[in-house]
Amino acid sequence: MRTWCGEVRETDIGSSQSIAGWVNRRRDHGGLVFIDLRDRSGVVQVVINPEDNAEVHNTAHEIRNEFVLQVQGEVRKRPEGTENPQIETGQVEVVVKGLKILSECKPLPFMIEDDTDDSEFLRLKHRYLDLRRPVIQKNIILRHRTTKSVREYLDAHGFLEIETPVLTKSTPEGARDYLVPSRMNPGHFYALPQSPQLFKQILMMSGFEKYYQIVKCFRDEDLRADRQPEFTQVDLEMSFVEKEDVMTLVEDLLKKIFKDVTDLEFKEQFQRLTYKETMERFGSDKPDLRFALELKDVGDLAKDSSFKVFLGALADGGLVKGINAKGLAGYSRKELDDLTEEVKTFGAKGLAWIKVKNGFESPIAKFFPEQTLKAIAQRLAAEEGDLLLFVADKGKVVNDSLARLRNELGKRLNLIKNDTYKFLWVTDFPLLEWNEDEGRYEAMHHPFTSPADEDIEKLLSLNFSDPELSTVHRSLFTEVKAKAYDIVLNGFEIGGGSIRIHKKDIQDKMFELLNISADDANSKFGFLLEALEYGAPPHGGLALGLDRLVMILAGAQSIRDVIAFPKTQKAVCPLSNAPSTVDGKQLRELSIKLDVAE
RNA sequence: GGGGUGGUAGUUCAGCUGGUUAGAACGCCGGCCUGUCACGUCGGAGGUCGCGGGUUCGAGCCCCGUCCACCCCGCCA
Repeated sequence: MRTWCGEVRETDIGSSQSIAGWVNRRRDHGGLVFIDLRDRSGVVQVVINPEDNAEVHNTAHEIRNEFVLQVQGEVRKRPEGTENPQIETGQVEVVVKGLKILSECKPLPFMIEDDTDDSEFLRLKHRYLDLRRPVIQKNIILRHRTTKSVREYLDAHGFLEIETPVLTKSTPEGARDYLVPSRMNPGHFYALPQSPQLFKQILMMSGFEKYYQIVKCFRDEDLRADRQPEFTQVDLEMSFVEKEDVMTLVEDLLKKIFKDVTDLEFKEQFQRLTYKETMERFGSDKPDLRFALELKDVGDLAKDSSFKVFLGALADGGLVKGINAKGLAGYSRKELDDLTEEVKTFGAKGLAWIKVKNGFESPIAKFFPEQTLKAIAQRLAAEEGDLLLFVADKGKVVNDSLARLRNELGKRLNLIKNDTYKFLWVTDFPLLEWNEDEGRYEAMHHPFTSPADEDIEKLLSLNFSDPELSTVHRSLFTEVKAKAYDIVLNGFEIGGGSIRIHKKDIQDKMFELLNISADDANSKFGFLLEALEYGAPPHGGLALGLDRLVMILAGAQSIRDVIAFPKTQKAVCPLSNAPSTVDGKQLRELSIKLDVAE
């Protein structure tokens, strides 16, 4: 039996052990040779003494980094003064009796060590080497422990793990689909699922009552540090529940995961905010609550100024909001310009500032009556030495840019403590959202999300095709609340769900409001609509973004660090070189002709 | 589609105002070394300066184009 390298201890002293692993490092003294042998569990020092075994000692000189060795040896206490407290096996060493080189290794493209600044592309190209780094292995193992915890919990609560198709049907709403051509049906395509949404609802209508799946989802959209084209969801759905049931269960599940994986216990209920409140206070529906720095609406006060930028924004129905950058009144022109650049990416035209420094120091102070400045300062709880920052524009621009600024200030002011976790439920999302480009409403969550009970009548009274669709009428659309909820952790949306529509008439109305014709709806979601007519139970669920959750648990900066084989920003896998061209024969079988610019 | 940063030895980087032979560290190869653990020490090899074009007596450096990587916007829940 092989012993784990990292588990050799003083209790093994005197025993003979067989170990195997990779050469983490070789220290060849000419006489004595030391080898740190590494396997998944850790490293142990192996000693080769020429006086013990000349033949083995000769072999030892040939050994290089990342050779794979089989070692037979005796565990010995290290001589006094040579112990290494840095490693877990540092009190002992293995004296070699027999040594076999199982595999050799060419010179490496990069060093196998935790601390790396090698380019990610190179690391992904040789991912099998990169994955040998203990830090990355730790992340992958942590991911395993997370999914194990999920399975234990959901199994204990009566959930059934059921697989859903990967070759499925393209859906018009939501993200761009990955398509797979069908050889048997020329000109027809499968789509890879953006989520198992429709199938899990069908499973509820099939009477399984509690379903879950740890499942790959696919979205052909541009990548980010926290977005990959294929990613994993912990997907779950329950029948005969209201949103409170789902939220309680998921909250409980997350608490168990944290306890199992990080040993942290969360006793209190997770904080909850409505969408409206979180947008007002933080400008975002996924605020990082590890720090305060709340936004304040100062539109009512700005009215009393003669500052055209503020007045103009208000006249156009926009907002003026501010944030208090605590203690940053000393900021230079350059630093203020940097902050301005931050907000400009979201469309803000500028960033107004007031330094609270022997009164008010600001290029815009002259437009404000003294008492208005005081009122603004008071609203932002300003103290001597603070820097007040303002954006005035359309509501969306103001909130997006100040939310970004808030995160930036949180970092600059060192308000974000590592190993702190702040969960937040965001509830009462609007059901619908106006899409400027397409000139129609879209489901904010997805088209199967149930409206809030109290808004159902309002919903049924709405009529998208009303030619008189006035601004007032439009605002009615966005007043309808959904039974949707997101779970946010440290500024990341790690999950979201809803209670679904289980009544045909409401689902029909929903499609009507989304300007999807009955014919269209039938050809795209007909099977779901039909199932709704054969005894559909009320149901709802949620999906957790496993990659993001594990990223946070691992303290990683990118989900690529918690995915064994991730893709680059251009959705390429440098290891396998996917995607690639294919033979003409394959294309002919699929009845596909290419139209690619040279 | 757009903005930003970067691309020089196997790797991470330096390379001044455009100047003649492009450097460092680590790694690699060889010698020496019996208590090291980022071993030490002596020596050595190693370059399509991402790619294409241009300006110039002369380009790693300037200009144009292009490719790739990362971060962000749009997009995506």
